Amino acid sequence: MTTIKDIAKVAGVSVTTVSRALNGYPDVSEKTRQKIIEIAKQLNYSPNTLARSLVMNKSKTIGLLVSGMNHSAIKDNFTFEVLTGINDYIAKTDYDLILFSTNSTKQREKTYSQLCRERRVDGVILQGIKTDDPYLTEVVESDIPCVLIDIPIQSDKVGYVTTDNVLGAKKAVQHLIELGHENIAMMNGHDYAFVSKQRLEGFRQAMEEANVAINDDWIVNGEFSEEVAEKKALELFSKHREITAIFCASDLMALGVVKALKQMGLSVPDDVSVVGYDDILLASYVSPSLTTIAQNRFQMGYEAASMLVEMLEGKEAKVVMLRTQLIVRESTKKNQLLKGRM
Amino acid sequence: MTTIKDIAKVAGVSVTTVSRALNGYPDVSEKTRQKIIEIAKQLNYSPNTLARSLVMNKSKTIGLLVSGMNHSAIKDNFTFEVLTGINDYIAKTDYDLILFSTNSTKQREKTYSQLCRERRVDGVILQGIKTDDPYLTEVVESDIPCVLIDIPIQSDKVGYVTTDNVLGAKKAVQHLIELGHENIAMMNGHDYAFVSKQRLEGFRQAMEEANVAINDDWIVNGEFSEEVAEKKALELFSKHREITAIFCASDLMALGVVKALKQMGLSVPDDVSVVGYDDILLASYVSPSLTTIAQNRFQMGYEAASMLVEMLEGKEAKVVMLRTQLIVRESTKKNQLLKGRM
DNA sequence: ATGAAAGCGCTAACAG
DNA sequence: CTGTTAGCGCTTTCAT
Repeated sequence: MTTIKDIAKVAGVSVTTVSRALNGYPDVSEKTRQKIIEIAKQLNYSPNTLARSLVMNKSKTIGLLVSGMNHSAIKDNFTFEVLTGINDYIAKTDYDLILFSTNSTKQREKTYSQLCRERRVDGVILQGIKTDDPYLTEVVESDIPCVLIDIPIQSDKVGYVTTDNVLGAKKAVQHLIELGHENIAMMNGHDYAFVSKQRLEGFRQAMEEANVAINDDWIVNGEFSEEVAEKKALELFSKHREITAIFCASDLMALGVVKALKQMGLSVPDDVSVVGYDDILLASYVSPSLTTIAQNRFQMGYEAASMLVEMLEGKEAKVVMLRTQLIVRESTKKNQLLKGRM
Repeated sequence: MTTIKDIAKVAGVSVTTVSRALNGYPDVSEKTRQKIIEIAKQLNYSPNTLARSLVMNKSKTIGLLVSGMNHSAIKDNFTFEVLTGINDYIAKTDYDLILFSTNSTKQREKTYSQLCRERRVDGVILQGIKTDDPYLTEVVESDIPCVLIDIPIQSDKVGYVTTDNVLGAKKAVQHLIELGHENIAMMNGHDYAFVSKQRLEGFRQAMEEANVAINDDWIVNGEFSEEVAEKKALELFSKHREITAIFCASDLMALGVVKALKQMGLSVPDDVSVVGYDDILLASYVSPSLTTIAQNRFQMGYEAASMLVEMLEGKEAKVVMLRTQLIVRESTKKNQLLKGRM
């Protein structure tokens, strides 16, 4: 493998000059530069980034720490879409992405900063980790520039990008209220997700502002899983037939809820209206198609990558909050019980 | 940042001893080892893999070169599922994945081996590149261990994993023939994909073996795109109403074909039977659900990663061919025109 | 405009 | 069992 030493030898100059010529420094005569470039090409030279990184103390790599790249995450390709956005931005820069292959067992062996320092990544993008993950405290304590996705934690070196989950959830619930629903349930994710807390907050705000009573028994956790949500919905609706609408913190769970309802012989949306969250691909294909809150996952990744690269160039960590959009489809309908009244 | 030098100083030994102790060499007394490990922990030491890679001349990283990580690839998350499989295997090893962020413009600037040598990757997994991609010839010429996905090219350092596309397509078409169809069309991908060639071959074999006439005008290319397939199907079926069945080289294209047929007022499967290929998530959710050939994309990634790591440990490059499975759903049905006869 | 020399953090003969 | 020495390929003072 060719090194600058080889080039130097052939060109009859020192390695210093080769290095400077190849890196475009001005203090080398145009003639020598051309000669060196020519020789480099002939010798099929590629710089060794490892050596360069070692001496420059920066690697031009960005670490990607995602939890949610597993077999079960395929239906809801949140992770992939974010990744696509990240990749799209990074492709325009001279950084490369290194995907930390950490499964949960491995994660416990190595700390966050160990992971990052070993590979000497310049910055990190974190996605999909839970609120109780020990990595989270490390992120803030460490001085490695980091951008979080959907995790509202900020510090000097840590920024984040998210959507307005409170407002998003609020829009969803307001939609149900406007349709005349008053007995509204919520299928939330789990207690270890920031988005769950925020979407619950949005649910509460919408209900309170409209003076609709909140029944805490009607708020259950579906673990962001289609199957769990189905089971929980079965329980919920068999106990409380009076519920006419339900807001789900993810489309996947909404799918589970619809399944449960169908099993019970209830019609969506005639008997129960269902709103999801995410606007996953399936949402528009299933029957009935899902009313939902859309968020642009591609953009989330893109913005995260963009912010991180800016931070690496000296800019401040910041917060980016993206818009959501209510998409009305077939799974919601006017409250049938109120038909006479309205 | 702590280095082995710091540890050596504190422990009162040489860096060599530290290196050996930390790397588990046997030729260091248990007492010194324990002391060194203890100090390393206290000093919060992480090894610098860059330095290690430089001297050892291997980086413990695997390059991932995928074309198809873009916004449009979200419906058909082939890429993501393969990636998940790769990640799943790699997570069990001490390798990390580096995602080469190359868009098509950037790709033309740097050659394949430049890309790999710069980052000094130990091996590469390649996915989704076309048959006419200049990278392909480079892969074979280069001596970097490489595993291809769905590209049947083999050499000393190059293996591949794929599914039996000929047989897969054959099964699909035989299914249609068994249902009594004789006027069978094919919506293929494009000429620059190996799988297209193979699936076409399977189509031909099934037809010939059953003595069903092949009409070359009924074989069209949909570019693996839902939209293009829809357009092409519109043309095809308006010219040739006699076609009663069509085999599509991807589910996405099958979706487009179904759309076209619906637009023309034709029913699937009553008027036309449609078979897809891939068994993407949507296949079972759309209406009518899609009869298709399933392939295990997760496993493809997993096997590819596994093969590459084995090669890096000295084993031979090989070929892995995975099974496919015919999944019969609602989009295919007995040929109605033959009802009287059969 | 160019070169000599030092050093990034680590491993690997070799010698003792 | 341990230390000395050299060197991986590159950048960067500091001279000249």
